[in-house]
Amino acid sequence: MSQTLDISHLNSSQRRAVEHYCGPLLVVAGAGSGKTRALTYRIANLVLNHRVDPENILAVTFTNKAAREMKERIEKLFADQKARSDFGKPLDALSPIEQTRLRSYVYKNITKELWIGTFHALCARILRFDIEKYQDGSGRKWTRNFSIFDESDAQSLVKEIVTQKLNLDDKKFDPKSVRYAISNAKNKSLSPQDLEKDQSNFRGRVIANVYSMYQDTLSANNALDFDDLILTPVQLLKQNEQVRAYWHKRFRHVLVDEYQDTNRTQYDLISLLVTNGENSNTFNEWEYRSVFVVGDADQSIYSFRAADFTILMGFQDDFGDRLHDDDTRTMVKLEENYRSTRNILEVANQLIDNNTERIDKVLKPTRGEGEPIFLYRADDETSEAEFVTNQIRQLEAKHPELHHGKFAILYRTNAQSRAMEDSLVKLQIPYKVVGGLRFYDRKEIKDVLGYLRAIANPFDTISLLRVINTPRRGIGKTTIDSLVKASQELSIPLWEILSDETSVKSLAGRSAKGVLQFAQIIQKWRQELDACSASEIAQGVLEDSGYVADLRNQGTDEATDRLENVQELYNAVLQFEENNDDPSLLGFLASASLASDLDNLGEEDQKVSLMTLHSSKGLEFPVVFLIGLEQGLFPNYRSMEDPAALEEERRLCYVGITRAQERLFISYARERRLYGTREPASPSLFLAELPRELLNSNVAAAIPNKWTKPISEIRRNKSESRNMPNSHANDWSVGDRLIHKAYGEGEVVRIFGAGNKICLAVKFPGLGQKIIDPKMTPIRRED
DNA sequence: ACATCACGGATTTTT
DNA sequence: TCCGTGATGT
Repeated sequence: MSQTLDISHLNSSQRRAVEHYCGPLLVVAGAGSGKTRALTYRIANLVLNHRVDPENILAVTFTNKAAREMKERIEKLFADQKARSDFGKPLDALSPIEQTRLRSYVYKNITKELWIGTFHALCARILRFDIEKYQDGSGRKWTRNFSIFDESDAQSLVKEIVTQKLNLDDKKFDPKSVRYAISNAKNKSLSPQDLEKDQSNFRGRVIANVYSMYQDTLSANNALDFDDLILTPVQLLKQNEQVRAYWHKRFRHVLVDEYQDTNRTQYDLISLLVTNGENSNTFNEWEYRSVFVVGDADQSIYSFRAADFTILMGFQDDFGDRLHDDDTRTMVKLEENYRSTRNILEVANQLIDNNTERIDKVLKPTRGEGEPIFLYRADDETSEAEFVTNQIRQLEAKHPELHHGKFAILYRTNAQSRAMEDSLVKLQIPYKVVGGLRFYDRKEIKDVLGYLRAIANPFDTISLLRVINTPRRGIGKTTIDSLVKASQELSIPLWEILSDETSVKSLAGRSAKGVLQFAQIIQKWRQELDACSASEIAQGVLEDSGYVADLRNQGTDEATDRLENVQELYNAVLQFEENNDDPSLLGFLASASLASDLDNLGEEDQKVSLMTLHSSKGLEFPVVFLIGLEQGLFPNYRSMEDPAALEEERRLCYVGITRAQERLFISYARERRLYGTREPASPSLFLAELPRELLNSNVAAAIPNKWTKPISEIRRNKSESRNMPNSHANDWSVGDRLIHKAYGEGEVVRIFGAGNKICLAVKFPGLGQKIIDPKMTPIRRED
């Protein structure tokens, strides 16, 4: 294959990123700046020009979609490269047969060896190698056929512990918030013991206790939750030198996409792999080794899922040369934007400049000025929806190339889709709501996966119970209770009771026949695990269990729907087998548990897309409608008090604006129906932060000059303190102690920004870390 | 085992 | 307003 990769069409920053070979590099990649291109070209460059063995490369993403795209683009890049060197012409110029041949050659020799995937999928893969070498601090263990419990499994486990085992009031210890606390702990790499140490009050200790029992149950089920998929490898790498050395040696080049979205545990994982556990900021062994992270602090919108963009901000400190932006060799900024018109970028730049916590960066236009942004003030959500749908009608009439698939309607909360949908239906405009109910969350899909999981993992009691009476086998609640009780009293897995004829007969009474029959089916297919492929097992179980027959018998529309979904799942199994070398049931289950949606097609159907701003990240549309810019809705009322949260809302708005390629419409309503009652609404403070000269509007007074009191006060305070070099306002250092009105006493652990624009990361005991703008928050220094 | 009703709660959600 | 949950009745 040719030695050189053509990168002449890349800009100089992109080239710097692509040509980076060893050592650390932070790529600050603005929206639409070609970061996926930088990532894929760099991987190609490593292999082609630096002769890096593909199996030494690890590339981590956050979504399956991103991983899939990266794989495809790399494969295409390599195939094109080979086409040029073998035939002297680009891939596209070859016959379809030649193209396929080249692609499969590239797949077999290069792409297959690359580890590209989500944190979760890659960790699951590592765990299937090494989890049996792991034991947690309390001696809990797992085996390689572990189940992966999804969020609802996790929540019902917590609920059972809180209400059944601990007999607590689930009003006081709401399973949802307890589960959230556990998840948070895991995302900070805290074990139950670690969590308990931090707790001073009763509630905290109870939660730590639930966490501990929750881990017991997971282990008893030989199951992990999503967070464990990351945390377990981290702990394993920490405790086992050989395992650590193996993976460290293996992954010489580590790449991370969307680095601003990593949480502490994911960071620990990357750090352990890269440095082999040596202190990251003194790590110096960069020969034949690199860490390459790409991200944008301005697009960090997942802090509620424990993503921590201060990790990105700290990259220079952790791995880099810590030099100033102008001199550093370990950071490069991609600022040229190829997506949006100049007006759109200007609006985005000005908005985000109101944030204090960020890495300085502007999106530089490469395209023309474009149309002005249109701001629409509507009377209520209905008229807002009418405006949007009318616009769509008008635009499609005027511009034949704008089919429905080129429009997106973005909103802060899912509830906002209703009014839009009503209006779209009325005008008969085809649309799709992106996000809704996920394929793998459907009951029938969970049932089928329940069967498969129960077969793969004998300890998975949750799955056994899910399907033991689905379809009905006359096994009632009392029977199940006594079986479960017996297993608990004997401290043996439920499966051992089910598979023991004598026990079943004595416990189950009239239901014994059904239980035995069920156990037989599971047993039968478990024996075939090694002999049969995933699809053979799936088909066999669906028949033997009577699940499909039951759906057929029902004959209702709903049952037909479900049947179709089951068929689709079966297709997914077949497809999995085609695409994977190891078509085992275990492999399929792992991929299914980690997949969010099947409909990855959908590009071709020409429908208006409706989605939340969160779901829109990473996408782009020629025409974007950003709706509901009202105080309390966007920014959301829950974020208005806390400056760090408010900044995240602003980033969310920034994400929305930067989705637009050609046209951007922003709207708000003066009155909105919320939970049944009509409420007056005022325009979002973000609107006042946009450059007026770039906005057109239906009403001259669409943007008010003055803000309602609390906001005008915040803004005044902010500008005042900017001009006032007051006493110690900016004079903070790490280790300083302070008192916050609401959070109490805390300690400064990190400082962001410089000059007048600084923010403090403050650790409050029991509350964790908060980001505080000293100019906007009432705090008192404690000397 | 299933239907029915009252009640409370309602950002965002990559895996 | 609307949805999921849990208690109640048949």
